[in-house]
Amino acid sequence: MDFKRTHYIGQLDSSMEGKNVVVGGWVEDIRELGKLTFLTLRDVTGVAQIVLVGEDSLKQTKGLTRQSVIKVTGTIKKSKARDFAYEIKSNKIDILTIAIHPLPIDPIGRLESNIDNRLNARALDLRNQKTAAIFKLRHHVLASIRKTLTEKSFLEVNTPKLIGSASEGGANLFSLKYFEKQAYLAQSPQLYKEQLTIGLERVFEIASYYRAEKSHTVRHLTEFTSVDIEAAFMDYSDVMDVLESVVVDVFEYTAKNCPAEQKSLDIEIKKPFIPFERITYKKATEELGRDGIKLEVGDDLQDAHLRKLGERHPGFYFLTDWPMKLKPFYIHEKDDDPTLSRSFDLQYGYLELSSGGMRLHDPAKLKSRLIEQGLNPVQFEDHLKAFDWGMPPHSGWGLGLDRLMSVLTNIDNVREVVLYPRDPERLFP
RNA sequence: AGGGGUAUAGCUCAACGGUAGAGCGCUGGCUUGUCACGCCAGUGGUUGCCGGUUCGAAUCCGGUUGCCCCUGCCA
Repeated sequence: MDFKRTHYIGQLDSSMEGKNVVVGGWVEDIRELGKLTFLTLRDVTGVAQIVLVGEDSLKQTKGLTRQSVIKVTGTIKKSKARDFAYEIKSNKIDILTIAIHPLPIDPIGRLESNIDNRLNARALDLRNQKTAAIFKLRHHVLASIRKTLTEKSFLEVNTPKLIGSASEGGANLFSLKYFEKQAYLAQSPQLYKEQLTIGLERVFEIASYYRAEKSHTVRHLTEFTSVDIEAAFMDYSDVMDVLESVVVDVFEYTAKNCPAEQKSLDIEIKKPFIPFERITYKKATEELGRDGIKLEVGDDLQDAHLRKLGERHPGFYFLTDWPMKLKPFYIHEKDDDPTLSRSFDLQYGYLELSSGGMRLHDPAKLKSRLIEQGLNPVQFEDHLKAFDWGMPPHSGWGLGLDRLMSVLTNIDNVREVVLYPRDPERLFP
């Protein structure tokens, strides 16, 4: 079976009139006009019109269904079509695979199926150009992040997702059988990336993490992708600068490199205004106080509070200097007020995109913080060991990639920007 | 875990107590410039499931399941 193509559709244009080509892809539409048939054929690069004239040619589309895979051999011609500058006149159509009818969703997107039906047929959903655009954009976002961090001397690393101890903190981990032992799925690379600053100074990792929380919201998944960095000799304000660069670069890079995707999604990506506003937790609670929301120092900001803040600060902004009691054991306190921490969240309106800060590097302090938070230092022995081997002062953050995608594409539900999302109900496909 | 909404043809939806419909798709016919082709004819249903009220239930009520949204949970 020969299925070699000479060209991607995107490589063809009207200046190639008279050229013989072989293209292949998926039948998007079939329009039969008696002795003339038009097909629209799509591959990953674009869509072309195929014209069949004459009885021998027309016979070849007998039984052909939409979304079937075909190989087309033909000649480039100028086209009278409104939507195509050229067309491929063919008398040889090879049907490589017939698609069933009916399909579970309309793959062209003329009728938008609900998210559940689309996720059940996700691979087919990618034939919808709007959906495809999201994941093409996602590729470019990842490329941009890697470029920015690499330029800033961060090394990409891979840490284990299968871990032996659930001792990282209080959140719910998925547990699984690991031969005769108990294992867990990592919910963050936090401890590993801190340890790596000893040898590599600046590291980043882009990976999936797992949280066993039965959250039913448009911004939570049980499996999500996080971009994490950790850097020796950086303070929390330094890594905020890094985060700001990463985010701004993503917007600039995709604004420039993804015009077609923006058109498909009907969005215009614009570089956000910099620098991002940095608002302290204290100032945020005062602002909320003026809106009639009374908060004690140490109260966490609930969704309703963040929504209120988001109204006042609709774009990107940092919330900094959180009370120590709201932060995990490894967060470093402030010099001038040990009840506050060198920490921050990156917000987009009400939505938390990232959380980070300076970490403790003094083993004695770290140990006492563990105890303070009711954790058992014995369970952190492997981690604590590294702090005796010359732990540099260091800071870092974790950025929710799926949430960033949701902001970039202006799509509320993270399920839309994740290929095969996992939530408490959905484990398939 | 709590609250709100929703479930009707393959898909998207209407009908809201009185014979279950439309558009798209699909099948057949006609059609040489379509591009959401057009015209004619056809195809398509246990109205999610179980029970109740009623002369009569897609419609009202109770339960159940799936889904959507909000809250909670969420170093």
